[in-house]
Amino acid sequence: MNFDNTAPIYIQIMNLIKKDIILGKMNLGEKLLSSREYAQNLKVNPNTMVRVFNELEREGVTFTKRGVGTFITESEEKVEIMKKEMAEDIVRNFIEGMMELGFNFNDMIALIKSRLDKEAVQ
Amino acid sequence: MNFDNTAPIYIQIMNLIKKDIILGKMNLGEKLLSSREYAQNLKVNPNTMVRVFNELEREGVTFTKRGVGTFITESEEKVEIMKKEMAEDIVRNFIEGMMELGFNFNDMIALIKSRLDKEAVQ
Amino acid sequence: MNFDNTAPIYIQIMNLIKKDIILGKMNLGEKLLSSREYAQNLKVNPNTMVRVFNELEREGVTFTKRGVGTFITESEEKVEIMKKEMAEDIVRNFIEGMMELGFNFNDMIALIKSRLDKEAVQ
Amino acid sequence: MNFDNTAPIYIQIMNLIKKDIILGKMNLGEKLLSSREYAQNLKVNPNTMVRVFNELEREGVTFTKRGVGTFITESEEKVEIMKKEMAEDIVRNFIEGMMELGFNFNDMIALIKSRLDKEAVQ
DNA sequence: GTGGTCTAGACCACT
DNA sequence: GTGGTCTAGACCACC
Repeated sequence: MNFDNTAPIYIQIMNLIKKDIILGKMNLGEKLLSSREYAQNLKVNPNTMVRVFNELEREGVTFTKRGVGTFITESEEKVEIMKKEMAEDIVRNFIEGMMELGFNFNDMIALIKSRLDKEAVQ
Repeated sequence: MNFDNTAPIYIQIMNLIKKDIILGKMNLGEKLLSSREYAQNLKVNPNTMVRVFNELEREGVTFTKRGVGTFITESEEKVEIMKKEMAEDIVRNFIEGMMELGFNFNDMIALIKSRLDKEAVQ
Repeated sequence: MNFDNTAPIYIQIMNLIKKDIILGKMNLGEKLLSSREYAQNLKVNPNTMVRVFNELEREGVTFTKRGVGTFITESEEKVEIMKKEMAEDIVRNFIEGMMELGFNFNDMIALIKSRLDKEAVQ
Repeated sequence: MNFDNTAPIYIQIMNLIKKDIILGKMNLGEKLLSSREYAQNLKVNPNTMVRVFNELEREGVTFTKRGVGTFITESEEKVEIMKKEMAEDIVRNFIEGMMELGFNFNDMIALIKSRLDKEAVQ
């Protein structure tokens, strides 16, 4: 696991887990690894994982059975909403940023396309 | 002026100024307000504005005439590059984020379009 | 049965049983279900029920006949004391909390009344 | 400062601060002591205070000016809501608990009155 | 100076 | 074994 420097590690790990859920790599109601196991795997301090678990639960992404473990929400709706919100955030930031630079819809499409093409070649 | 909590204030102000230059609200070679004036207008700590000016100069966006003031670069090319770099940053972040959520090119376009339509209505 | 996260599950179950006794839903001297049966019914870890039984016995609410089972105390006085203690706890917490928020006796009565009225309507 | 054992220290400190605001001991918009100063005064680890500040901000009770300090909300409405919510919590718990023990409105009033009289004497 | 994050290690209650 | 809390001490970015 490599963490970039900009965002706090606990946020990056939260996003990792959320994306795994969204992409179906983890199933609804499934038990997560224990915080200690995650900490070992990701080479991170156990307290950092505790924080990740707390925040995920606060967001309704997971829930805790005390003394048993932490589980992914069983609500498919919640996952859908989560995906939608994460996408909307990204889209809003993108549009806002581009419009502030004076780009219009067609410019945006063109830039995305050219960037994707470039990546495809590599 | 209100600043959000996600990015450092000095970065947000830098972007403000850069966007004004890119959009032609400020002209090449034009003199900027003094950092103190900016600090007053934006209700920001003077040291924060000093940092803004330093960083802008380091990036080549502005230059200083000692005892006279700080001026916007006179290089049109520099402004073009700046615009391109800012756009590329935004585009890269967008694509990366959307792909991690499992969206493809067509999804991206659709989401941008629907968001722009929604804003147009309002 | 769902348990909230604020209090330990074993405490919540203890209170359940105590209230059943106080309200006469369970009779003095009556035999309780076995801890295993309780555990199944409440979907709770068997060890948790063992703890419930231990604590109840420690408090004198129940007693055990070895090889036979666990029984509710036969002392009516014990039940009365129990009820009184539980009520006093609740009353003390209430008064303490309300006074710390700056409410006086009349405020307390008014708030209780308004809350009861609201529930009665629903 | 003495902390009882039941609730986490950070919660107890949060409530301390909230009550000071509600009772007008601290004014709207006022700067709080720094987390380090609080930590010294309350003989608590600085990280514990950081957590207190985080949670208070999350609840909207305070806000942070980065690099400057933490301030009490300027919204009188927020304080009113906070007081109301804290009171409602206490009242709800009280009523629920008493009704589960089989007490009615008049019982509740009588018990509160007798308890207050007892305290007044002491 | 301010708050925010992270590591390290300990202790605890609950299951 | 599980998560939750707390202490201790360090480092960092920001103002």
